[in-house]
Amino acid sequence: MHGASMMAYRPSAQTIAPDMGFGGVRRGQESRTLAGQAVRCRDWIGLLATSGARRRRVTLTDVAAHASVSRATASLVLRESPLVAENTRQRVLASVEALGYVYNRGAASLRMRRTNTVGLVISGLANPFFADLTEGVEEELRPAGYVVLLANTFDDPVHQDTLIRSMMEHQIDGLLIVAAVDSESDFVAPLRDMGVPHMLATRRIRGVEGSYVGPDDDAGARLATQHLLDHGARQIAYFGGPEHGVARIDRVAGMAALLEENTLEPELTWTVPSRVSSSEGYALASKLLKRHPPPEAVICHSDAIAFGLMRALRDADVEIGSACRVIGYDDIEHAQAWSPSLTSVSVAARTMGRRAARMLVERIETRGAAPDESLVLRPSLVVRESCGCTVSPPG
Amino acid sequence: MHGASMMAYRPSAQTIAPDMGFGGVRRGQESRTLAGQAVRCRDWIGLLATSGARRRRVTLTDVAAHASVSRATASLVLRESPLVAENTRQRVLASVEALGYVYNRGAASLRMRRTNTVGLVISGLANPFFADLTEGVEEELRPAGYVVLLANTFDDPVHQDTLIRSMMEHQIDGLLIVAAVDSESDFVAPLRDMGVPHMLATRRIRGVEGSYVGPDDDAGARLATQHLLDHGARQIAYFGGPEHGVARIDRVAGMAALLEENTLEPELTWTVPSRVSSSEGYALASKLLKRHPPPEAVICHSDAIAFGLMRALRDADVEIGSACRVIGYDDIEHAQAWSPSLTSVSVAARTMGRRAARMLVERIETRGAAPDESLVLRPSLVVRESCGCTVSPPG
DNA sequence: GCCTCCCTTTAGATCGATCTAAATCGTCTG
DNA sequence: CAGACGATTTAGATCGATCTAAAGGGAGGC
Repeated sequence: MHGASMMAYRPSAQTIAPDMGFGGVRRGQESRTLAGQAVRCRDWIGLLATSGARRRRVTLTDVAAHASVSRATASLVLRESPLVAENTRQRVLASVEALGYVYNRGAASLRMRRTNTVGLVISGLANPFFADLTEGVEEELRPAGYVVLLANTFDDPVHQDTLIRSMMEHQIDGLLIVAAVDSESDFVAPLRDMGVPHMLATRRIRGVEGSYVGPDDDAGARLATQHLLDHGARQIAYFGGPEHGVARIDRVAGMAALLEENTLEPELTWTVPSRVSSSEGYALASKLLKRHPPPEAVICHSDAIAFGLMRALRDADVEIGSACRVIGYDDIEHAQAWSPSLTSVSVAARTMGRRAARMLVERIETRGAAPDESLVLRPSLVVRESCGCTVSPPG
Repeated sequence: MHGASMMAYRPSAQTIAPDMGFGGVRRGQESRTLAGQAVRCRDWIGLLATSGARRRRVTLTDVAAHASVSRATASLVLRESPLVAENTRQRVLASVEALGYVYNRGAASLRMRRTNTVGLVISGLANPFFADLTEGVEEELRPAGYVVLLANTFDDPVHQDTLIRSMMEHQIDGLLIVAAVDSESDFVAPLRDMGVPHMLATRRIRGVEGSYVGPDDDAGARLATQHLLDHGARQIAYFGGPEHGVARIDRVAGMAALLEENTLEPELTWTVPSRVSSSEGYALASKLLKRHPPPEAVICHSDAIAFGLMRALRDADVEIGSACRVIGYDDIEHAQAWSPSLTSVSVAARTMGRRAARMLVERIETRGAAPDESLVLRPSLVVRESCGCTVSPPG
């Protein structure tokens, strides 16, 4: 196969050698008591009842013994089985409490072949849009009984492959991926091959099939474009965004299509690829402003970029909302506090996270019997001042 | 003990009953082949080699058999033990590749009594400061061989107790906590009792001992205050922040102390508690502006609040940077793109996350032998325009 | 040829839970 | 009173790895 699978089947980088090393001094389970006599760890429990250090963990066997029942019965009690007699149940619960027992999901997972763990591989948490999405995911998974294993790819496809592999080793029940922009088309192959339920969110990757939740970028761009047309703008540009990203491509296409329907052409000069930070937005915008007059209206790839652009416009004494109308994308929290407040296409990151999580859970619980599905969320336009509208201030 | 421990020792809410229910139809491991004959799952492997659905997982035993060695030897190969002969090693690796083996950390964890998993319990990811911190944590833990289990408390102490418990059941090796503002003073008790390495980051909680990494809030406030004094401001106010939060209290104290040393008094009118969003900052500020003239200078509890305040000042036609000087806190990314760009106290969230993670790893790997330590990071002041300075524009 | 010693390999116990299949016990039926 | 039955309980196998303690095998020494 391709590069990634070369080392694909060895335990991933975070290796697994025990920290004592091979052939090193054997630690053993012995220690010396005050009396100077070697005792086995098992004997500690009574001796060091309340001492801080690592005492033997209380297991279900201990609980069972304490309650004078079998381990099987104790297990049934914990899982609230209706099979056990009320009397017995109480006794076991009392022992659980008395011994300070903590359920060991790791052991249970091994037997049950499910970990109640879902992986989230995300391209960058620092982006508020993805942070919101992550909150949504967690919010939805938690009550369903899952815990989130988090990994940040920093938009690096190679790192992403490693992380996906690591997740698989951790036996996640399912994996939610906000893919790195330049992901290979078959980067989910290991998951598919192993039958691990997974789905993509936000970013569609060319060539990757399977379930997906994301925004309708075409519609979002049309929404913004139409609003600008309604304002009488003719020259409309798209500004910023990773060059080969599907999002940018779809949006530019949507914008261009709508303009064409109105016998207009997009301002291609301003369709500039870039990363997504506000500082890069600023740098790029000021460079462009030196060479060209600004277009009548600009749709920005993200709110962050819009912030950078607006700052550049202000520095160049271009009146925002009249001389140049600006619309952002994502509707992050600070959009409303800006001055002028930023009109933005909202795709409800949190909701998207929740939907994606819910779909994934469904796939997990039907054990892959569910057919692939794509959920496309229609964005909405949050109208504020930067497009030239007059609206009541934030709050 | 107290409330939380009442149900403390039962498996946490995300219960553990298998989804087939007790007494339900038994699923069994049987299925029918095309020939209509019942076969045991174990026989599938050859039959369904490439079919998508759940086929039996390849285990180390399979690898060992395929390479004609014992399971023990195969295990040694995976862990890169120098004990195995090169020849054997190659053979095993070939089998690993051939069978598509994936290491099962769950099983290994059970035996090794360590999961290579660290929990991160955080008060709210949507706050960019915490998102940055989280990135830092992940960035540091990953190369050290740990994976992050994430949980968001939304600043709810009760939820926080549940999440900590859940983390313990998942056998995390250590836990990093950005505590909810109103956490009980003994909320880490379960961790301490079980000997789970843990530490607090950012937020110090009254009454909680143990390791901690966080900013020097007193110093941060003094930094900002001194800068404003240097600008000639006399009336200086502190604006926003959760009322009982240690951070706000420390900063107000720092500010007040420095003012006192200069025989000045803080503008207590403006020491207003609030949440941390920009919209609440705006709402609060506009209310205040209707009743009082703004003070000469304001230190805001966060950049978000500063954004809200600045918007309110602008709406009231108060010149920012001269009539009212504004300083934010956290130095989030967008601070520089704002207009005027926001002077802010920087506490380097990402660095803090990294430091915290590193300290935690150290505690884990010394198995709790390390003494408690507190690391206090000195913030710095990033000077921009909102305080009245003239600086070169962003980028 | 026999015994050591080192290098390599391995059988079997173990981690802490769940699950199967069967045992136990009191009650009820014919 | 034997046998069936329903309600509980349990012994023992099992999940997939690691770890211990010991075995196997070849070289070298006497």
